[in-house]
Amino acid sequence: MSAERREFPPADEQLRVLRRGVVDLISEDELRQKLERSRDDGRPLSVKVGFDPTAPDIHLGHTVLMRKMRQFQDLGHQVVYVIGDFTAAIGDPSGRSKTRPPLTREQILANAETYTRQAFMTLDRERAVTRFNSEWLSPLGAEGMIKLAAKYTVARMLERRDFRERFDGGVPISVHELLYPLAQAYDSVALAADVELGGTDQLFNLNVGREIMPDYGLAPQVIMTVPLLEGTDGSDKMSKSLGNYVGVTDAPNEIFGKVMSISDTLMWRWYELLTDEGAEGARALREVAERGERHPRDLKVDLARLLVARFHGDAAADEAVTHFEQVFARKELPDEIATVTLPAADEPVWLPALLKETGLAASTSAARRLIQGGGVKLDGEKVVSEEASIPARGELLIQVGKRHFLRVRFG
RNA sequence: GGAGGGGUUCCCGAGCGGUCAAAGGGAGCAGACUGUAAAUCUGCCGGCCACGCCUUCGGAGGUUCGAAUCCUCCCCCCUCCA
Repeated sequence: MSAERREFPPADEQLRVLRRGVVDLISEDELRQKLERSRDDGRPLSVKVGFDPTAPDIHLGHTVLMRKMRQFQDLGHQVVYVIGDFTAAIGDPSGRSKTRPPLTREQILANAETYTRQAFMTLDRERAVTRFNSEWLSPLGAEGMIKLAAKYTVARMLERRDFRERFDGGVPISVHELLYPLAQAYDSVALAADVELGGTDQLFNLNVGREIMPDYGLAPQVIMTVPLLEGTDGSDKMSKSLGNYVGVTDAPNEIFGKVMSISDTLMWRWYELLTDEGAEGARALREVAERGERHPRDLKVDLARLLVARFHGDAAADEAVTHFEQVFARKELPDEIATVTLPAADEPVWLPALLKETGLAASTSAARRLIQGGGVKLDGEKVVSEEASIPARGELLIQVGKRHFLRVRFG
């Protein structure tokens, strides 16, 4: 953070950009004032955002928020990226119906490392500071924690829906979980944050920070929330544990394929939240499709291509398009098929055992079922008998389902 | 501290001495249909070269020809009272 003066666009101009796609903004007036003051002083706003390093991979859902952070950066402001190493030991109860298992120190640090690296695929490294919240939360000690806890009441804590529902539903809530929002709130105090961003599920936590800051002699932070992105299944929010996510480090074909498999309804939503189209642009595209001017599939290809290009570049995106057309639209074989070499033998190999060995099926039982269901092809021929055996020599192309190809060479 | 309810396969949830590898739903996988869409429909959904055997119903013992189901102890959760 340098002391040099910076130039900022007029507050209203900044506001116009920042407000876009935001669900909660508390409050717009306060934000305008902060923007004006920062412009007068030539000092960037400190925009805080916290990440719980529990699941190490960043997915498209996170990028909705990161793109908003990026906008602040592009306007000249400073993002403070808080790695919740301390709070990870508590486990954020947000949106949870169960207590989270705590992580070990090593896991947390390893996750934080991966997280940060992936975050900077979207964020501007130059205008970001990474901090670990154990820096100020650990020294707080039991005494400080108790003082902090004294600033809030149980009744207020239970206003929060996650807690309320668990409480009413007879699902356990551990006392330490009540400390999570307070710890996160204290991050804002320690950093004297001007603004804190989060997903809509963070509204409660963000508000706690806002509320306790004046107790510590600070101006309350402005809070902004962005929508939660629905995962590939189209219903739940995107999350790694639900397996409905598209990771930013997923392979190009992987990203492309996952995007193509989402429903049309979801596609408009993704256009809105993940691209520069915004709500109006997404609506316009939908109308174009509804009028039959463009096939929804093509619009989905555009979206998939754009997202692959964002994380892997244009060349990779073009290849992904080609690959997709080839394998799925024309049902041809992909260019690249993994090959495994197994020792040749005189005895034929029992197919289910081979599928298990090559990882194409989890067990021989599962392999049998796949064969029974008609999902296994050898050199393009559907296998009819689960007792099928094949000579353990030469080369063989195995296909399981629509997507799994493997060349097996015996030699 | 007292009284009561409960822990079942990935998740929810039935079962309450044999007919239980355990209903139903969800998720997942495969097939059909398609735009690899989505929705829908069908099948599968513990393991094992397998019409039989093995391992599962919080944990450890026990009763019984036979237990997820009964008994004992332990662990964990919830509700009400204090």
